[in-house]
Amino acid sequence: MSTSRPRGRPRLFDKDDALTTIQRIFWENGYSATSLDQISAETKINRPSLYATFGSKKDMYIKCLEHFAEMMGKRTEAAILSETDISRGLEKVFMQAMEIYRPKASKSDGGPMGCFVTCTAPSEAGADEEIKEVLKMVLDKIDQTMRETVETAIKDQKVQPKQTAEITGNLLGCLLNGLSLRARSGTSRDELELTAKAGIEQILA
Amino acid sequence: MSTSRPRGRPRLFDKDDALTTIQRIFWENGYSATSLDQISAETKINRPSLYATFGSKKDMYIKCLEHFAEMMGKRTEAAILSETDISRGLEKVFMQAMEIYRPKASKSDGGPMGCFVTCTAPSEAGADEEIKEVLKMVLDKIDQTMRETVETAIKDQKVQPKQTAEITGNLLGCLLNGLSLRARSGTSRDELELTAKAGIEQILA
DNA sequence: TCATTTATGTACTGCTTCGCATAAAAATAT
DNA sequence: ATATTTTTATGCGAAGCAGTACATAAATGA
Repeated sequence: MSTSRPRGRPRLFDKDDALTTIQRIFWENGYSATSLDQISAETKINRPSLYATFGSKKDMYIKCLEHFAEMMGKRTEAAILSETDISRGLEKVFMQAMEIYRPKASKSDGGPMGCFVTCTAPSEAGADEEIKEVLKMVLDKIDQTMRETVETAIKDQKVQPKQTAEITGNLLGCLLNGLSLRARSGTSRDELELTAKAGIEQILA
Repeated sequence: MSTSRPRGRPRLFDKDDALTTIQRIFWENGYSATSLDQISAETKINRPSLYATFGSKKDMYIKCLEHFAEMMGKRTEAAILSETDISRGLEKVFMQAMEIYRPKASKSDGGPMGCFVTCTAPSEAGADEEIKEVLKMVLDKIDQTMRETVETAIKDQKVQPKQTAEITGNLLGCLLNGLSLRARSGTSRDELELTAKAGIEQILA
């Protein structure tokens, strides 16, 4: 046998599929307003199985936050590497973020809008130190990625921003976060994209 | 008699004081994670009295959102009017926002951090249309105030931004929102102020 | 003084919450 | 076949939740 299956009864569900569904529910409703009964019903997984697989409700939520951040990070990296011009690269990063924050088909399917992390974690971060730390890690990661992108562009003499690379990165991060909140509130995709493009241009100048 | 008191038994509590306390509790814990028992205990007002005065839990929360937005709006207007130079005016707006989002005494008293609206409302806005609309109104109001400030400065020939006044206003709004999330996550006051000042300068240039 | 009006306090209802205990089911190892 | 391991299913239980009914208290009007 090439693949040795584990010892006991096999799971009836796919772990990653389940986590994606759980993430979507938290994304729509927020952490506190989501019940395990709801998750159990939508995933069709009994609560004891959920616990055995993902741990407590908070464990689940934090796993979803990290899962989302990792996905966004990979996409961002890929988008930046795919373009040689920094402005184009950043535009691609922001455009694909807007597609996630406010998908064009969002009118019909009514899926979640805005950034999963920045729209749901802050609410809990005021009273929960652990979630607050995850939130800080994610925000810092965004800023750092932006900063590194700017640094590379400076070295390659593609841009000469007035501010330091660190501050320029922070400003790009703030722009992305601001747009994510606006997406959640229902601002149109067109307006988000317009603001994103103008912001990138303005911050890099 | 100059002041004719109302007919029945007078209230034992001050309505505005109570609303401020309720706001603080929602601010710290978010909407869904706050219970009416908690509000009742901290305000020392019985639940029936809370209902009679403020309505349901959601009514209370929306009243708090509007109360907070009104307070911030007045402060912002006052700060802008107090300075003739737009950069100084905006700096004052951002500095006093940072004092609210991340008070310097926050290490000891552990009060709420970040913007009450942008840190708690988005979590609920995904599933609650009414809260989503209030959130949109507040975000639009911020952008509009910024835009008007920029427009006045353009007319007075104080600045000549590359972008339109509307987009410049949106960018300033995004910057403020981004900073509010960072404040919630625990970013230091110094770093917030540094980013704010650099951002204003960069966006107005 | 006595009716009227408003606020308060107690206690309740009906429902939901998270987490777990226990037993049955489905796989592998020997 | 039998023991072992893991997942699944049922359902419990103690606590918490939002909202309200009802009696009491404290004020005014007449």
